[in-house]
Amino acid sequence: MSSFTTGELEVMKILWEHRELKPSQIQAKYSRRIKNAALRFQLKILLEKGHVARRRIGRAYYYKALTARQGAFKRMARRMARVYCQGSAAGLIAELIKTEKLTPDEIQQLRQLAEAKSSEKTLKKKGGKKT
Amino acid sequence: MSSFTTGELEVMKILWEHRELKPSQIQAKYSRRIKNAALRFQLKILLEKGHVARRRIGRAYYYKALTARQGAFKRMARRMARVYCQGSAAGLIAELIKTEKLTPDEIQQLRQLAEAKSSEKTLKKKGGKKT
DNA sequence: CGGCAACTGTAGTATTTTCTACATATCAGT
DNA sequence: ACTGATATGTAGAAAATACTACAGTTGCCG
Repeated sequence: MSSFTTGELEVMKILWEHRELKPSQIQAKYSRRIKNAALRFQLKILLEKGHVARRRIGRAYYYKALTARQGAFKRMARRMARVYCQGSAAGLIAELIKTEKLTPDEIQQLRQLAEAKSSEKTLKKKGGKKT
Repeated sequence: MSSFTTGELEVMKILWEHRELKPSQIQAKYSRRIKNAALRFQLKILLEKGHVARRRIGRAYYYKALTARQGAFKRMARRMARVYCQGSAAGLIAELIKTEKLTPDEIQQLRQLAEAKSSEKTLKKKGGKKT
């Protein structure tokens, strides 16, 4: 319902990464060989569901994403958290840290990111309510 | 191919959380109302694909997961990283930290987890080769 | 203008997923 | 052995997904 199929997601990924493309350009960036008409059929479905919009330029339709990347990202994250981590986002992140291979540099950056987030939280707590 | 459909994933989730169940028990834990025969059909597909096994106890079949939770978790993580973060697991974790709501406590725990992981890395570097 | 190349439009099909309905089998207790 | 509750077996069908083939349209360039 609110989650993309494999094919839909592949198209959305490409449209998120490039502002506006016509079918043949999407086709060229597709992860595997796909016939032009098959791709256009997926675009048609995405259009009907309201996930993309198109406008004609010259003789071709150019497609762009309407559904935001971030919203889809959060839905997929929630889904993954629900299935694997009792719905906990923190649990999901923890399991990813435990199971994914990360270089020392990457771990360091994640630590800094968490620290930044926690001080941001502190600031909000102090300055959030009008004094 | 190697990724579960929505329905399959829901069943696997339940089987991962409980060792071995018969259809009516899975049905009771299912996230929404589902008819017994519909559920059994999903089990049949999972059985054919080799994701679950069953054995008869009394007059009922009891099902258990064959495909490991962790493998499925990693596949889904990779898929998500591929679509949203150029395939980078660290990028995925970073984006989750940035966009998900986390309590100060959770952030603190994640920091500790990252620290633990980085010292574990250090230990492996020092002690990995047989002395 | 004539013709090629690039795109679109549409119809039809195969496969997968999901669900429903109903018939059959088994066990427990009386 | 009869009955009710619990399970299984199977046939069929609706809907979504994914693909193929081909005809029609548009714009450009010689």
